[in-house]
Amino acid sequence: MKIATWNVNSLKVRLAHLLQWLEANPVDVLCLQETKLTDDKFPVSEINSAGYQVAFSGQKTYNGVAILSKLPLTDIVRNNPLFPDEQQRILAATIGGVRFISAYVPNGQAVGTDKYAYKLAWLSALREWLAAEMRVHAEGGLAILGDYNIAPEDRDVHDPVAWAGQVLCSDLERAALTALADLGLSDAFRLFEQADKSFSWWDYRQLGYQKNKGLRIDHILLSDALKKRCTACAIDRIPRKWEQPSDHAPVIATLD
DNA sequence: ATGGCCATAGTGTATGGA
Repeated sequence: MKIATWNVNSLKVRLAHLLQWLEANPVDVLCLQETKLTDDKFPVSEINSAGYQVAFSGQKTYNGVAILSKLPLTDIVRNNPLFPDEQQRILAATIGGVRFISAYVPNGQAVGTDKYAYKLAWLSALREWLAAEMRVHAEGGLAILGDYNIAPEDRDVHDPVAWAGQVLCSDLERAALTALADLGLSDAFRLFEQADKSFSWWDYRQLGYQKNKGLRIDHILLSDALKKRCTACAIDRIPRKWEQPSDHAPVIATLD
């Protein structure tokens, strides 16, 4: 089976891209972030027509997550039960015996701001919740896919000197991501040989994509049961070249 | 050249993103 994650930066604007991408990449499960739609405006019929069932949790203007699946989604949970939050950034569902979580980690804005503190608190609560979820779903496996807004290492940053200590790259954020990994979650992308300067996001400004000035901040984390089944992971840069693209590219993992 | 882009709300221009 193939599973994927994509921050679409407005599903309203990107619906045509999503449908075009699914046609070329008929993945079994796709987690979306930044849908930026209230639930009453979610394009259910268009997605159903493409052959997918869908669960979603949205809000006006900001955030919003969804999970598309060819198989039924059960036990749907919105948000982290340990972290009451008006911002819609977490959606979980069980599909074919596997627990999937679509996650949109807060951006953090800048180190030292309130938003940065919120990001760290959010990640700490995520870890607490995941520790329990992984025990419950140890056998079938758990995959948490999304926009983590953290570049794990300097090799995930186009200019590590310029980004040193900045939000998305700071030590505390990286430590929070490592703490998730320490629960027994593996970065699918790094299970395999990858090209240097592989990124999943590029700034709209300064010809960021054309100059490959990017960051790798979108990740697929797999529990051990799924890590054993994972045979490939790649970033698909193709839709970043389309007209009026999302600033993020999809990440796809293949499971036996 | 220290800012350039894009989406949203909403109709000016501010906020947020990363």
